[in-house]
Amino acid sequence: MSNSQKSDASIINILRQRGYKATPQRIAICRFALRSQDHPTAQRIYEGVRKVHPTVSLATVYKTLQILREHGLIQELGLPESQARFDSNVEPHINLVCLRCDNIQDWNDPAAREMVARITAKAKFTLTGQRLDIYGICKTCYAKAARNIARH
Amino acid sequence: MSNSQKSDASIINILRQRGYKATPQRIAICRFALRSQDHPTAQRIYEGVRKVHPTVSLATVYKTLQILREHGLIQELGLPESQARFDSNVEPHINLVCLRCDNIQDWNDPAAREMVARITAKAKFTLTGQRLDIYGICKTCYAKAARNIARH
DNA sequence: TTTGCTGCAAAGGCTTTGCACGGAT
DNA sequence: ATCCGTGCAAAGCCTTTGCAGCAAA
Repeated sequence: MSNSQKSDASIINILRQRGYKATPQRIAICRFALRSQDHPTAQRIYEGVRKVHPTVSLATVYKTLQILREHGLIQELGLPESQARFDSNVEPHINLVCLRCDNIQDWNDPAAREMVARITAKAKFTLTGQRLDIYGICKTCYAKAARNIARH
Repeated sequence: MSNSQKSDASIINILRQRGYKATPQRIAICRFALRSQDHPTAQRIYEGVRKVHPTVSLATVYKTLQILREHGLIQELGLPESQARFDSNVEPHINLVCLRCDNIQDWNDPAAREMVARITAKAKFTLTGQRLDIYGICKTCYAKAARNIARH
């Protein structure tokens, strides 16, 4: 089951199986973090969860994200001059990071997984995770910029 | 010319061509950052440069690293729960990041460049850079751990 | 009932900024 | 001579930590 499809029941199981109490705050934070497709920041997760739990604190958000990260359920993506973003897709995939609009689009390509497997085997490297980012300008932003240039 | 082979003269040219003054501090910082193969932190660059320029400040190191980054001469690698590290190799390559010893080994593989080119073309994404990290335990650390287990 | 979690506030750590002096051009 | 850069200190920002009250098991 991919993270984005996890039900509340399975979220509760994930927490309890690992010895954590399934509090309403944690469930809400996990729900938001695991189901997000848009690689939110901790701040955005906090704002989203606060709509359901108005008294939740940013500290609890960070603590819960750390649990998810330590158990390999999310990945933290640190980017220069911006807050860390959290990716609920921990399978090998490419992040297309637009430097203009800050969107991060997942791109699945079997070659990515094959390349990672081949290189780790050759380097005798014990794989625990990977992060494959491509930086640049996305199709939409590029088209917008082209229109602006044409207009002037 | 790869960054690691840049002479002092070419470092001075790089700075002047971009409108920056070639001060001794900047030259020393660029030299250290561009020639390092081991992905140092800002702190380690500071310590290295201080051996030559004892009065250099960490602020100047950060300011110079920002110049190099803005001009695409180095890449900043943000990693969870650790300081940012700076990579003087901005060509498409794989970073083998050992979570045990914190070493980062560059791995060149033509498939990496091909994959990046193919995906950006298909996604109509205007490429400016990439970052391909593989996380895990390096050969050396794995062997060490295996020896320790065998001994007990 | 016990244990661990929450929320607040404060601390922490890395990085950036403001400013006056000094050096590069 | 001008202007930019340096170094210091202070501020900023994101993230983590300590702790007392409280909720989950």
